[in-house]
Amino acid sequence: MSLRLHDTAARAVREFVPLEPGRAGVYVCGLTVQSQPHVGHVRSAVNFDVLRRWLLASGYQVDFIRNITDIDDKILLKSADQDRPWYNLAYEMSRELTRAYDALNVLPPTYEPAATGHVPEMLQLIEELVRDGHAYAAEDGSGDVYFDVLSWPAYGELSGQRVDDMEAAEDADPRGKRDPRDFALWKGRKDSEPATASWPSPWGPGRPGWHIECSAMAGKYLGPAFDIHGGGVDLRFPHHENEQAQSRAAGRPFASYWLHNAWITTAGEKMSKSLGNSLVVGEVLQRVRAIELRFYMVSAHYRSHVEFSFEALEEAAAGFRRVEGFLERALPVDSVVEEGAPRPSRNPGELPPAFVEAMDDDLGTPAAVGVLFDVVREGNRLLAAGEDVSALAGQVRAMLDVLGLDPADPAWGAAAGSDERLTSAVDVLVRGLLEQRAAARAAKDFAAADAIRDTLRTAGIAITDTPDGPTWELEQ
RNA sequence: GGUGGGUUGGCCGAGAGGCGAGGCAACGGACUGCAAAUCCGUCCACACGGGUUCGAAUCCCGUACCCACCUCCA
Repeated sequence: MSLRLHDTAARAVREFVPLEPGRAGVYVCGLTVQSQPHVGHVRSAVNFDVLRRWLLASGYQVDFIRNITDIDDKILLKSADQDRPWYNLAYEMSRELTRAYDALNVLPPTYEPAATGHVPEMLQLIEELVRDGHAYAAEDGSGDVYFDVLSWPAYGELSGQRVDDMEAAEDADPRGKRDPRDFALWKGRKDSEPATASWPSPWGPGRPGWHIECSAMAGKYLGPAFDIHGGGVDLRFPHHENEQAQSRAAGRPFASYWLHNAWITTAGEKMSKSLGNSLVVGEVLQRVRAIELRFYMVSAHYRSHVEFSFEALEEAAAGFRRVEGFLERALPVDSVVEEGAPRPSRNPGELPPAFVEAMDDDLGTPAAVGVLFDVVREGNRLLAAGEDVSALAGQVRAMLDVLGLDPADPAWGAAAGSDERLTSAVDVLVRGLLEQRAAARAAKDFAAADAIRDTLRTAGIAITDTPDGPTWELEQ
């Protein structure tokens, strides 16, 4: 069976049939870089990173575009509050976001276009829409340009709503809208806004509306028709509905499949700066390792709501350490690190069929993780029986690689802050102590032996006795 | 008002008519000087009330509660 994905537009799981065999074009809505990324933001990135890795493992060549929204109302408001240029805030937050992605081993996209770099493409699209009667310049002289929702009968099809049932927006002042449901393609510059936040256009200086950027950038980098468009559930409406409407109204078929990830909530509420309950990635990573946070996210299905708690996170981390422990025992460190040595297999052909089936079924990572644990248990059993487990270890690594969770991936090294020289220095010291302990044990002086072990534990170093002698590792 | 999703064991979290996911925690056993790790075993849950069926966590009807979206949002 091949890959099946849940398509929001169809409200059903559909077989994935790419427009072009062997290639997959994916566009994912990134973030508005207005504040520090929280775990909910990163969940979305991790979910779509798993999609990408699975497409790659399935043999597709993947064009993966994830945008950055670096100009919008909030960025302007916040930067004004902080009394600094909007682009300074946007750029700083953009770099923080990249750090968070890197920490969680989210592969860099093929390209990460920023809205401000694509104003000409947006203007062109807007002009086409105006020309074809799907958009109009506001008659109040504001310089705004709106999409005419009523001119597009299919409006509402993505989110399954009928225009007549929609509540009209109450917040934004209607300005020059013909219908309250019309949305802005272009926002004329207001006197209160910095001159740097405006670009020339046929309707006067202004800046892009929120939705137009994705249509323009997806079109530029993936073409008028592409395979998969992803983002958080909240984007389904209005953002994605509007993207689709404005693209199709301009004659572009746009996305074939729409994927939406669910929320991570905390204390029953979605994370939001305004609620003061957002869990900033950097803070969470002071409590657990990044690989553990990623495992926690991957353990839940991307369409399931996750109620975040540190308790659940730490339980997941404990489970993940079982997997790591197996690999450490199955693959002696030397064989992994040794230069030029072939890495233990990460060949997709080695993936257990049950794992493949789980992933093909709308990225069923929970079931896939179940398979992972099955193989680990079997591997541990064989290990206890003194049998060869290299094949199982290879399977485990191949599965972890697909999930972006291979502990041996160098991507984790930098984030973990490990330092080889430091490790080797500690190793010398610990070995000295372990020799003393071995001598004490040989003399049956267990009090002395345990004292050494306790001292090491106090220093955060755990000792494990094995048939081949004791080993140590930093406690996590 | 409209649209969509949810309620599973002590906890997390899958599944979508029969073959009891999995993890964490707990308990018993093996191994160990003692631990740790690991292995073996125990722990048979699906909001509530009806119904369909030989058989329902899964389908249908109803009820309760929770959440998201309806033009700021991952």
